[in-house]
Amino acid sequence: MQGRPRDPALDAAIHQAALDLVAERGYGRMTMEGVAARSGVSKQALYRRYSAKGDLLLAALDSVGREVFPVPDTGSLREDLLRMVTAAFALHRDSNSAFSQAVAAEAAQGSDFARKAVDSVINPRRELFREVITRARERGEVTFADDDVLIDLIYGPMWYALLFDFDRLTESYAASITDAVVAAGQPA
Amino acid sequence: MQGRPRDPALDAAIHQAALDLVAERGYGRMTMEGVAARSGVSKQALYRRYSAKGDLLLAALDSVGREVFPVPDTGSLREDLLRMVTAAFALHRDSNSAFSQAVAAEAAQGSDFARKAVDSVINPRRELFREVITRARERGEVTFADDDVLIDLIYGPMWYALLFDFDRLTESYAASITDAVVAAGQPA
Amino acid sequence: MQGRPRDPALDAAIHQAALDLVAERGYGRMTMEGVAARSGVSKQALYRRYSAKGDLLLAALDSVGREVFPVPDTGSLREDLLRMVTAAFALHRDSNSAFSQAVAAEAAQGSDFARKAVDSVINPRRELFREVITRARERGEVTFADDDVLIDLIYGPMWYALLFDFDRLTESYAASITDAVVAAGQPA
Amino acid sequence: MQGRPRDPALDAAIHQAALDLVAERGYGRMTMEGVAARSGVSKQALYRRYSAKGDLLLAALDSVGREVFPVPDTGSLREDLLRMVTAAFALHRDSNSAFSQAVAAEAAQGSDFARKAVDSVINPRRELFREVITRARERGEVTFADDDVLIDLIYGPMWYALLFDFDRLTESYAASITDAVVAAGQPA
DNA sequence: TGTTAATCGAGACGGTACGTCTTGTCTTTCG
DNA sequence: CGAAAGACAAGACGTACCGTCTCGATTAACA
Repeated sequence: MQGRPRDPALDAAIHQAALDLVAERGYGRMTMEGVAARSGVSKQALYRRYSAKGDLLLAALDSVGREVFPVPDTGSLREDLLRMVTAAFALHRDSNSAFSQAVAAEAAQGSDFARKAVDSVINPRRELFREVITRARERGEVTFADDDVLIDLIYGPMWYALLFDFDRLTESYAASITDAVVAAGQPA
Repeated sequence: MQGRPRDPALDAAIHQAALDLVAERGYGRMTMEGVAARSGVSKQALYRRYSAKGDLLLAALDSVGREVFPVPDTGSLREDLLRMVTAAFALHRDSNSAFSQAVAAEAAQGSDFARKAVDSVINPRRELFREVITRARERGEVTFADDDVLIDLIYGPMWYALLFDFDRLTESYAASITDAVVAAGQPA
Repeated sequence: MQGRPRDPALDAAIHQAALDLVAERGYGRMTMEGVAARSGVSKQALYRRYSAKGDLLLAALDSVGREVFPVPDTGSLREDLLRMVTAAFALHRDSNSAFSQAVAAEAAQGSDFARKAVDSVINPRRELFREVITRARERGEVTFADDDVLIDLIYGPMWYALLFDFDRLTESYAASITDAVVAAGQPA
Repeated sequence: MQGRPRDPALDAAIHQAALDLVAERGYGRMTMEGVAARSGVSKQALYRRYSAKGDLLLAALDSVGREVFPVPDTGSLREDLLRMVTAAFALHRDSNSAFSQAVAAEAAQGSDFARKAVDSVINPRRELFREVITRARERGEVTFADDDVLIDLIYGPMWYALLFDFDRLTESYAASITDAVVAAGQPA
């Protein structure tokens, strides 16, 4: 038998409260208690859904959907990458920095959050770059063996900057990284 | 100054307790209370020295000293880098992963810890790579404009992996990153 | 009345579960939640029958029936009382102490449970003593005006002991109380 | 070594809050949370002192002191008892009924509260009656063997009434009980 | 040689959040 | 409609840390 189904309106309220609190006060100050209070949901209803703060974070991030920037196809790897890297850096630097820091903070705690985050947040965005690289490889612009390493050359420095030097994610830095990746894609 | 001087033995005890707790239980479970209890030091004496958990972490890491791997000078950028990257990855993958995650966790909290960590932990290690790159540039092996970007291509992916995929830091991954950096250093 | 009739089997299951829980864990730990779980009945079905914990307790006690000890008629007040008091004390001291404490606990909460309990549990047992006293009064063994006061002299100390000193309800204590009541029945 | 001593002002605040809440809302609604909030004391400070609700109750009752009615010595057992029983019944019927019910409620829970309550609340009051009975015994007014049983004949019915029929504790009931005890004290 | 001032341990203190539990109500599906 | 299942708001439970604050007892350096 089934019982009363969970109220989907509560999910929305919970996610919104969580996102608001992260944005306003930072992930460290987003407490389960605070989310419950803000969303007007009982703690029980909250814990029934998310036993850990990280689960709530991922679900909340999922609920807003991935605002995927369109994958460009200009015929030039450098141009394609430049647009995407610039967009990615801008995205994390501006509106979503609090969320990125939240993901980093939770991932660094060492639980299995990292694995979940990879599946739902990290990897999907990597795929966009893989598309671009695959097309460039077909055009002969990329001979470097491993796509994933090239993508790491982009996202690695980005998360590194999110951890240690927030302000580094400028447009010119995006251009530098792009240049480096393009060069790395075609070893001598 | 007047009054009883601080007991230096307490510093050692505090640092040791902090490091032990991070290693055993993770940074998230290293509490000020726990450090005080473990080291047999009063909370007052602890807070007199470190007003924040992050300060304690940095001081404790400093106290063990930087076990700097020797900077190689083989005459080949690829060889020099390969050794250093492999050593760096191994270091963070093995013994010190808990400490690296601790630094990442605290840095992601968004306070000014990140700046302090950069000064005391992050930058000093970058300088080692800068030496190698500088020598390679003199030999004509590097024409890429910005040394820091090249170093970011190494440490970025490393911290990225420490956050999201711990096991990626293999020797073969070190080789791939080295290849990519060498190629990026000499754009066509 | 319309609709599906209540399943009488549920009442039995509920009562049994309630009694079991009181006996095993004490009345304070007999929760509505626990009774529902133990009896396999939904909380709704439980609350539909008993709006309060006390109602459930009384119903459960009623369901097991009153194991009324036979009222003796030996021709001697002292002998009649001695048997009844001894039996009553033994009953509450041994098997049913948990239930007596449950009744006391609920009565002390100050709701109108006390009144209900008097009707269904307390007074019926008093009537047995009234019979004996009435017969003794006809024989001239009792001249004290108020039967109820004499009965209070028996049940008062018994409940007093159930509250504060459980072990006092021995056979010799029953004899002492009996002596006192007999004496009180015939003021000089 | 000793550490910071407990603040005695907090004890007073806690006791007062506890007594207020019992009087206002009943013992069942006197929660540890409520006492902490009302007294402005942290839950920690509260639990440091009293691990159980019953301990708090006894301490609070102790703190107000035993408002001992003066033990009369009129030369007549009946007169002495009448005054004391009347006073005792009035006391529990009027101002302190909520506290008496609280003691009964906790005692009925079956923990070792009962034993503690006997020591601090129940027995001290019995001693007053023992004095009177002892003097009467010296005057030859009491020949019944056991003082404690006579005292049970008073306090038993009183607590019995507090549990089940609050309004019974009238002056005329006090007189009836007194008569019965006097008679029981001098068996034919 | 005291005095003075900062240290030390121990631990109390007001807060805040934790995660669990129970209460009594309500919604769903099934029979 | 009754019943099982279980979601729900409310709110108390007892615990854990936070960072601050007394205590009384040690130390030095200064007077």
